[in-house]
Amino acid sequence: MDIEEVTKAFGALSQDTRLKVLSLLVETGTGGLPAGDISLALGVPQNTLSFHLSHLEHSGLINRRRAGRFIIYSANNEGMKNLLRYMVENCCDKAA
Amino acid sequence: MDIEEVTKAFGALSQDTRLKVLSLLVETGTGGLPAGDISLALGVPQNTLSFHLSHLEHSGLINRRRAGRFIIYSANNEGMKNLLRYMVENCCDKAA
DNA sequence: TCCATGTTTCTACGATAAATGAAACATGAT
DNA sequence: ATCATGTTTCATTTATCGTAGAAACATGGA
Repeated sequence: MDIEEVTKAFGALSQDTRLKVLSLLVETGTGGLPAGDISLALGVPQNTLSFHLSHLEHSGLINRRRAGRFIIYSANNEGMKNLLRYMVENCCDKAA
Repeated sequence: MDIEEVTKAFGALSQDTRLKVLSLLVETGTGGLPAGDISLALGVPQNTLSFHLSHLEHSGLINRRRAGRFIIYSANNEGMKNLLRYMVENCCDKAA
């Protein structure tokens, strides 16, 4: 994970709505949730939410798949593990 | 760590210069570095750097102490551990 | 006291991000 | 083909962030 990807991922997490989306998706698990349900759950308009979902996806923190008319979003565990790995390696005192 | 502190911390990490500052300070260890040395090491003007240092400090990721004319910055391990803890608890599939 | 050094604050401006109404697109049902 | 539903894209406005010159502040030494 290079520094550009890392800053992008942190940028994705640095906003209230997006952090809530991610928490919700992590909580929900592999099954994921359609955009509409997330919108409803968080009280964020669909178009606003769409913007944030796109942001999270481009940062590699969530995945999307289509199921009929619905687009299902779910947490991307790989992406988050990569970020955690970076933090442990670069942002923590190795001696501590 | 509440959601506001968390977004603030991620915001602090979501910028190239600040991430580099933190990496440098982590690498340097408890001894820390004066602002001028960081400025020199990263090639960032002192006033610009001062802005970012302030940002990092308010986010609880670094500490400052004065030593004579110098102001010494160092990584705040506690702050980073708190952030890591939050991530593991809220951003990772507990089942995985 | 006066000066040099290290650092921050003030100020201003260009760049980037957030929010949302309106329009468009995609899919499935009739 | 037509329509309803779920979702995104476009376009616009407003807010926030990043940068750096200039000025100010703090400390230590002569």
